[in-house]
Amino acid sequence: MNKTAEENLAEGAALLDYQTQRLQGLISEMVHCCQDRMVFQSQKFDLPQAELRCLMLFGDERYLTVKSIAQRLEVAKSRVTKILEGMEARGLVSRTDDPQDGRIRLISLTAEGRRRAQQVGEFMREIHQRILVQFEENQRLEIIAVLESLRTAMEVVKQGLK
Amino acid sequence: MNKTAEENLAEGAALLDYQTQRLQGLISEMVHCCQDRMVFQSQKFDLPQAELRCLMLFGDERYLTVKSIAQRLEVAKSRVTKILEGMEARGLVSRTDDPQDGRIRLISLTAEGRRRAQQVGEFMREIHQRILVQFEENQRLEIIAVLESLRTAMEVVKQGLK
DNA sequence: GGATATTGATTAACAACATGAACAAAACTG
DNA sequence: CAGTTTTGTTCATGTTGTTAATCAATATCC
Repeated sequence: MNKTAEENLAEGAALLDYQTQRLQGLISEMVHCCQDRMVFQSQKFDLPQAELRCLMLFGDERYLTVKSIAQRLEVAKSRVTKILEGMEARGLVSRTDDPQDGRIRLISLTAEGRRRAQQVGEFMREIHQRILVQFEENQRLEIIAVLESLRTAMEVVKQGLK
Repeated sequence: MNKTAEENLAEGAALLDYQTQRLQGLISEMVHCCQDRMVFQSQKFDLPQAELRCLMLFGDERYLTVKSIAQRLEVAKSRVTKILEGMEARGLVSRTDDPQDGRIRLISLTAEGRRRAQQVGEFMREIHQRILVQFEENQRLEIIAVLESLRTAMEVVKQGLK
């Protein structure tokens, strides 16, 4: 195996190109898979995706405001008003006026809302677990570690765009 | 380190729960990152996301039909008609009647369409390469391999849903 | 204290994305 | 040739989201 420096370089570049294409395909497939899952979830729980996402924002927090929901969902406040309108119609949330500040509406989950949120959370945990249990413990560690660094690398590239 | 069998089991379950949560978070972040990228792309190339996706379907193929585009994009045919309407208005595609079969409309990229498709393809290649070059060769191999098995595992879970 | 911002939420108008039903024209099929 | 299937379009509708205008309540400043 005698190679010149140029040959090695050219080979490395071709390899990188191949790996790039591979990465692109894999990421695209995984994202697509996740989107399908979200559509499935939406149908399973008979809730629009936006309302599902909103529902899952209430972790421990008892109350959220329209503004804070908008920030977490990364959408306009007006969109949140519309989403909450739907959720209220379904009896998932209730809006009350803040006694301290008349501008603020305090949004909280109803008992039904909490029930649904728990169901959805359990489902999501379940399917992610089903992915993991297909692997041995050391593989699971590797997967998590790789995704961690990959995510970081993706964020770096994203920062470089703007 | 004396542990009973039950202790080991409980520990393993807790670990799996933790890893599941971690996986869920990482996947969600990566998907979110990709969605942001698609929004960015759409603005950069001044094209709606649907038209961008459609544009990239023409790889080597000279002609596509409405039906084949609908299948590849996984949307209704009526949606494709609308997308093509927009693309035609932008001068990216042209529709001609199939001389062999009067029902079929043959969709092909214009010169401008091919130019744009190449630009977009180059951009996508570029950003995926920027992710990879942050790693050493052996890490790149590991990343690809892990994603490969992860994607397969995700598809398995997806099949198990329906 | 009162004029003037600022903030929080809503409304309305609009655009992108997508589906399903109804339809017309062309092509198959017996 | 009559009936069915295929291909594409149109239309009504729904979800997701934005921006601009508005209103009410709170802050700020002189």
